[in-house]
Amino acid sequence: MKKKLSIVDIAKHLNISKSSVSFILNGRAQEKRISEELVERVTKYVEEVGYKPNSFAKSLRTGKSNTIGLMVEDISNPFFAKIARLIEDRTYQNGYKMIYCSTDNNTQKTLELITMFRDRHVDGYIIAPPEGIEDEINSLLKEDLPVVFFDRYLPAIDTDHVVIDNRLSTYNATIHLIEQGFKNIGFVTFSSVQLQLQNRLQGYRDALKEHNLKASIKEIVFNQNESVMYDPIHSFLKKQKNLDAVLFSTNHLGVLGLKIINELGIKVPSELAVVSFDDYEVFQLYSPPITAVAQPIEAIADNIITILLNKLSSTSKQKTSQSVTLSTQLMVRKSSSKDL
Amino acid sequence: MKKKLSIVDIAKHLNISKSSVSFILNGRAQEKRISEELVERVTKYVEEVGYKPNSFAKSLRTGKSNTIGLMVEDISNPFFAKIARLIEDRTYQNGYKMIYCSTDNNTQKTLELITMFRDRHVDGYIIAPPEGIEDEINSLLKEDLPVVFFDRYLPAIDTDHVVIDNRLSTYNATIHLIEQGFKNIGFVTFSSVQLQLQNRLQGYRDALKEHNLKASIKEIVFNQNESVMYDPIHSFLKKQKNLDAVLFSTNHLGVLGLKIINELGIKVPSELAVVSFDDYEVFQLYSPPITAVAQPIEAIADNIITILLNKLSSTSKQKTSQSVTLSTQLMVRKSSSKDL
DNA sequence: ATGAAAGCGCTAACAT
DNA sequence: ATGTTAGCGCTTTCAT
Repeated sequence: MKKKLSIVDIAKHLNISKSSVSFILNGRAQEKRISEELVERVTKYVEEVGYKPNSFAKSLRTGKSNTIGLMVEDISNPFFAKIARLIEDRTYQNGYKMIYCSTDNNTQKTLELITMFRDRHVDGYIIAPPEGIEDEINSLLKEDLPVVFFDRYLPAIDTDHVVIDNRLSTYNATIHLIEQGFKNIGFVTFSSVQLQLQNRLQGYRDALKEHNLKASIKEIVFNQNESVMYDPIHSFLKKQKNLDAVLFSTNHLGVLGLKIINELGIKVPSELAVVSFDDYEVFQLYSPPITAVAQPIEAIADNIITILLNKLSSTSKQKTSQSVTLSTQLMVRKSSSKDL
Repeated sequence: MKKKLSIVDIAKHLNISKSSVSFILNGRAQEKRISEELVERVTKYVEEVGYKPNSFAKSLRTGKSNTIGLMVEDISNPFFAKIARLIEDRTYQNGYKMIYCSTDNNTQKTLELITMFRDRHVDGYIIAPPEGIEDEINSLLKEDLPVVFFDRYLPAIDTDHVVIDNRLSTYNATIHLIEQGFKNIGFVTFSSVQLQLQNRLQGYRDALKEHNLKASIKEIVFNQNESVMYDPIHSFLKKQKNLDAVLFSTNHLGVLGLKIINELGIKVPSELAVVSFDDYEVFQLYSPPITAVAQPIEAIADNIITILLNKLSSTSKQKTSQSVTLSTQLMVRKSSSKDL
């Protein structure tokens, strides 16, 4: 097994100093006016022996890790999994590596994870933030570490974020149901102060108010254990509730809701029209196919990574933070049609 | 902004040497017979000022990164996303961080990613291997870097792996269809030499042979772009094919197949019985619910991480490699029932 | 244009 | 039982 070579080995072999090698390797040859010929010799030899700089030594010296930290709510949730995949591709393309984790929307866990990321000297953060991490984020920002929020943001913090227009999304979805002739539209959401959920709730409320309809809201307390959330949704959806339509505020709730609807034998849409947030294979394949609010996943990922890479590379610390709000598309399918 | 403290700062402040601090911090106080009292003082002060060792310096010195590299086929595939999630939890619990990537089953990409992981001095590898990476893996093993394969393995390489009994799984699924009275059972799979797919094909073949039935196999060339794979499946499933049942060899193909079945308006199971590999919400919620081979995801993740952590911690390099083969469960649902 | 040398923060062999 | 010290491999300032 051949010993791993260091920069000094290659310098020795070529009878030059290691700083020259370092400069050449870091593309500062021209700046340092190193001869073409030397550059050539070095790059060729480096290539030949397959020398790779030791990333720890480099990081120790520079303080940069070339790593981006991604914190999603749950990597096994298809929405976040897709985002992660897209970000991953762009990240690696740009020479960064990624470390990621699932926060479970748990503040304490998230704080610990941020600490861990910080210990690892992550260069940039992409976070779908839970509540209560404002102080920690501020302390990151104070150290000029770029942070990009997505899916939601923390109003108290002025940093870049990429979100969708949640209020408008549920507003449109609700209006759609109203236009289809539904009158008793229920809304199932998680009880949470998270902005994206609050806004989704607001959109629903606004639409009903405009049409003088009564809101019927069920807030579910999130629980890792799905079966715990089963009963409240179950009782909310039971026929005696007089609902003729229901809107689920997340894909997770939508899927859970469909399971329950299946079990209760509720006919969709004749007995209950259904609209869910987040488009997703289950919704397309369900019978009847489920109307859903489709988030522009590629655009979200693109914006996130563009903003972050930009911040990472910009030598001039531009202080203005960007907030991108993308619009969604309501995928109208049979589950919300009165005609059926 | 307070300057980040180093071990020497804390040693100075306490008027002791940094090696004592180092030993105490690394739990070698007892071994070094450092006084209880000093240990107490140091830990207390470290706690107080929130000192965190610099991970790069540590890694540079020790050569260990405390990182596990996970390479899945595609993190946005629900099977891999779930595995990743479970591994993530266990990994962080044990003080490791994780870096991960999607290989797309692309040999070239995987080789590059392994190189990248190696540059980052990843301590252990968890890989769902594509073909053609034998040399690279061998070179990892030669350096005593632990590698655990899952989902499949490379026959030429003797290393730990956690897989399921693929042959038996499809064998059982096929027998189930035969017992239900289906005679013309099709099999849709990817054209690949990957072991898990080959074994799934074999299980199907074995079952048919036992019952003197004719095999009807469609091998799809994998393509990132789903629409390209659409036509071949489409034409295979068209009614004139005389199939009365079909078995899909992966969840990806199963979902794709259902989309096409929907479009063609094929009645399940009266016109075509359906069984898919991998259990998955879509299959449970489809009308009728789809019979599927359920992989024991928790057990898979548990075995992987247990084996890896064990290798990572065992000072005595135990050379014997473990191969774990787990069994699956056929979730029988209406899509494969002749009675309906 | 190139080289010498300091030092990033840590561990561990060695000395006391 | 505790302290001294030599690197780990790299970047970068300063000298030439």
